[in-house]
Amino acid sequence: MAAPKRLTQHDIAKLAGVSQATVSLVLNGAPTALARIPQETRERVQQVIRSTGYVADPIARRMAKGLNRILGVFTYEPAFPSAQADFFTPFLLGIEEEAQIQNYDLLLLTGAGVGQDRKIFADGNRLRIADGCLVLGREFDRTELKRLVLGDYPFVAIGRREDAGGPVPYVGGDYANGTRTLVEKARALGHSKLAYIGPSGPAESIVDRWDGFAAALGDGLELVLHIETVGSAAGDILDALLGYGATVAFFVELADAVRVEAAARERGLSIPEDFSAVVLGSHIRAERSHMQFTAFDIPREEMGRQATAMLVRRIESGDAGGQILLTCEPVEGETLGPAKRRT
Amino acid sequence: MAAPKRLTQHDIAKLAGVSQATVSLVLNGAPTALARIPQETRERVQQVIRSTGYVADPIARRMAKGLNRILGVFTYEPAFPSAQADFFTPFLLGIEEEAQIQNYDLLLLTGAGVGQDRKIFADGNRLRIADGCLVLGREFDRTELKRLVLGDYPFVAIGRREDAGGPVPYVGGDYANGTRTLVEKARALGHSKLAYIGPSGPAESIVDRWDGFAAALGDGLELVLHIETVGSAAGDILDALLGYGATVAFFVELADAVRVEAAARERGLSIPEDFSAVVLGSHIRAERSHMQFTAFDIPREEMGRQATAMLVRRIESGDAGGQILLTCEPVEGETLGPAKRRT
DNA sequence: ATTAGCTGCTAATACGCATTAGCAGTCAAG
DNA sequence: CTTGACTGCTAATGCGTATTAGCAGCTAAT
Repeated sequence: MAAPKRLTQHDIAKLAGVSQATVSLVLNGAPTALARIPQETRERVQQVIRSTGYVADPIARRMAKGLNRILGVFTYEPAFPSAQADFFTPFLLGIEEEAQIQNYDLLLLTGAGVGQDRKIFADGNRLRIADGCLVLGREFDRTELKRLVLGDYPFVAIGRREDAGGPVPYVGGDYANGTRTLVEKARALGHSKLAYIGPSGPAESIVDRWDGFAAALGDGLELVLHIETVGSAAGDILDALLGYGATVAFFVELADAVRVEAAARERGLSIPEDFSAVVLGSHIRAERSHMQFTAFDIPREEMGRQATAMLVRRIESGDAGGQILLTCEPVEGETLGPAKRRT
Repeated sequence: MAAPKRLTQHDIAKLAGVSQATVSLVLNGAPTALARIPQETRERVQQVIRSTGYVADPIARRMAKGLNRILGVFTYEPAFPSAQADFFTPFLLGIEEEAQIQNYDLLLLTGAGVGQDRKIFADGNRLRIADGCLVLGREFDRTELKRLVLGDYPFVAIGRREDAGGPVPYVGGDYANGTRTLVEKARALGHSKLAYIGPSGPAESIVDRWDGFAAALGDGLELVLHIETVGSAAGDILDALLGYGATVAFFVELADAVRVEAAARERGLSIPEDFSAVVLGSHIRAERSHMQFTAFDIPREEMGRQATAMLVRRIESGDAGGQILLTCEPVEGETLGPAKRRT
């Protein structure tokens, strides 16, 4: 059995004894054009439409209007494996929300390459299927970014990005100031010997944290320990912290903080009584860990929303796109206390 | 300045010094037609395409041919809000995987209706942008499902669905047998007084659990308590459990189980020594809760994969689509033990 | 009596692609 | 030297809608 052919405006027109153009005008003509179609004709057409249940084909509509209303979402790491899901989900929430408001659909370019080595320009360049695209990931390929910037395909990055052959349109979190604020808090609580546990590059997000941290040093604040390597044994970190007399430790990675806290507790030390701990960023599902670390909030959903809005502006108005850093508010937590007076 | 115009086959044709038709043929002409375009010309066109990053407009493609290798994913609840994310993410992972294998892109249908009231047919069914679509959500709108079934648009539901004007093509989990198996396990461990904490409808997934449970009753097994309301106070549930002498409680919701377990511990009771607990379904991130509940596994990724494969068959071969229930294997866990001998 | 302006439409075209019919040229067989 | 087959393309058309230009018929003003 062949599918019953879809009704077209042509069919409606014939039934109503008018032309296809008239049907289209009745459906969605400008007021000025509508004024020239008498009530009687309009009703006749409407009647036919109602009785046949005709609905305009959205594809043809978009075709005629020249709009696809599709936004691409490209992620450098694969988006859905559960480990990554935690990272991408909040962004996607914001993106989805705003896309819905703006009446766009989302094309997930999650499968563009297999495994780790995802390239925007790799395969048949699927992303141009969409009107524009959002790019997210912890680390970007600089060469690709440059091509994007120099090209005329509208895109917006989520997370701050260094210039790459020109300014990169992005919406990011202001990690530098978020970090600085936390350092100031520590200062106000009497801390003077700080430790920094985590790398200082090369990703922008990491650089910003370090920059904010370094900028707040001096004036009574001293960095007594900096462990750049990731995944050091918790015991070693703890030994170093105590050895160098740090009263507060700033962690780039929540996981490190969690492990160090556990190690400390095992040795009968407690946070923040014996030393304070601060995490530079908010972790998803904070509620699940049994200790609420002092940190700063990363407004991921808002980043997604604003990036989407910016992209739509670029697509619809040819806007150049800007660079937005959203404030990362401090999260009180329970791991930053007054500096312990050391003997 | 207006948005940068999209490249068209016409542009490519001019650059390569051929006609638009030739470009189209090079891209996806039938072998017989391709045979008549010499290697040299083909390569010249391909080169231009590669250097410009041209990709066919999916809308125009669908307009001309009726297919564009895009699968729509329609979710009743928004897909990414964190509460839902846990629910949808594993399905999406499977869908993504299979879509990639089959060389389809995924279009997330968002803008269809605002807020809770998501309707597939809301705005002149934009879902026709894709060649077919997967429908997921805890509860479906029956009227819409009927329209889908009666219509000629290919779709597949994830999760079992009752007939709606005809059989609904779906890939679901066999919750009934998953539940029954767990009840049998309890029986084997000497339990005879069971409690069921959770509703028995109206969603199919809920009905199936209850049906599987009810079917296993009798023959020495007695339902001594059934709490249908959701979100009761943990203390109340616990009181009821003990009051009615239940030795094992079957929970539809993991959250209830977690809360009851906590309440029990507070009163000095422990699971499974004092009573057993079984959760009817697998929770994502089981590793994060400090207790591993006995439950059955829901093969979400596999459901996503198979539903996608079925959808592609429907699209490409006009297949009617079937009804598949995947086995839900029991998860051992540590909360189901021998029945306590009661005084 | 010409013009201007209005009314009630319709014809024509564009949107970007896929696809079919067929044209102009070459080459070989008859 | 004609016919036929084959090669390497292109022109033309259709998909269903939105939109613009404009036609025919009428009225009213000059």
